[in-house]
Amino acid sequence: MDRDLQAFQDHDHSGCCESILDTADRLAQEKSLRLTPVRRRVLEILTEAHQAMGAYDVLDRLREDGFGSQPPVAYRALDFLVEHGLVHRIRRLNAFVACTDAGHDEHAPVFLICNECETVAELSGTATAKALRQNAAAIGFQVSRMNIEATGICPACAERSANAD
Amino acid sequence: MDRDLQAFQDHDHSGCCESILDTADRLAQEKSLRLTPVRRRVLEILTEAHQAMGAYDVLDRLREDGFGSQPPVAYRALDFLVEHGLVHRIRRLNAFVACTDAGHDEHAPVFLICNECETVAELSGTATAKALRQNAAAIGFQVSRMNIEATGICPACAERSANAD
DNA sequence: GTAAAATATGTTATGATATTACATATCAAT
DNA sequence: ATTGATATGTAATATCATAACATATTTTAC
Repeated sequence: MDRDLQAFQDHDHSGCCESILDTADRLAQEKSLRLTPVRRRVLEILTEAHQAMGAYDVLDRLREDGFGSQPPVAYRALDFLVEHGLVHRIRRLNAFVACTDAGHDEHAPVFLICNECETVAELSGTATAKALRQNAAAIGFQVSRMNIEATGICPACAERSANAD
Repeated sequence: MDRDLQAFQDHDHSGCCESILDTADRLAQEKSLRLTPVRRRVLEILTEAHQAMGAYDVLDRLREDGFGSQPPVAYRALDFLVEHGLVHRIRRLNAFVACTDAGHDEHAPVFLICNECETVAELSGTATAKALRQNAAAIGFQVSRMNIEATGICPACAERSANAD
């Protein structure tokens, strides 16, 4: 199955979860990141949710699990995970998603956000990211971070509404 | 002068302001937009500021000018201007900038945000925006809006810190 | 192994950003 | 001039995020 399309289609999500957490554990080993219980649990929550979640939604889940219940608990774990590329922040939604393709340096994904179903797809290694680096370099701007997001209608929702006619 | 570089360099800003407001007035005529006093004033404020401003900063200015003093006054005017492509929202900064290239349909600029001086440059008609449309189209995603932002160091600040060594 | 330093977690409090709901005023079309 | 649509104003509140500080845990150096 086309990896990029996956987000908008039914798929083996439990496998998908396992692989994200396995990758995180492996990276934590390799780079000696301190993937502590709260941090790992936040990644788990986002991975299982399989969609973008606000920091306060994550916090609610942490509270249920007996972790701290104040905003900094969630924000700090999220910041750590974002910092290390395990989670992405979707500015458009003030929300966070588990990275589906962690472990690459200079990882600069594109996010496609469906206005209908609110699913967020992550595209890795796109021509878009390359082009952005080039456009910036052309005027001597040194890029450190990119946020590339588009909203619109995903193929699944487009089809659904076509069938409704 | 390279138009894209302009934001990071000294330039005739008063001319730059006039042209933005003139374009806005012309577009308002052509498309019969209701560029009311508050709305025009907000565009003026952003244009003169020549940098990204938060909604509450804009609101402070409006209050001084005798307009309403509550958040919706600013947000509504900003929403209108964004809707009609006269202002852009910089998600990364929770802020707004006057568009330097209004009046084009499907205008999808790239924003380069300097971490040092906080200047925001708007690049129009980039390969990046085209690439994003294509990346999306390739998986059947119909784009309605894009947010393409990068943070980093602008050429002026890079030079300044090079000289400091 | 233990002390010191660094890092992580937890709390309270507050700040910053944004929207809802509703009243009043202005504009546009007949 | 009346009516319907649009815009402006307000109060109240919702949502998102951080600062400041105390405590606990982990790492490092000895």
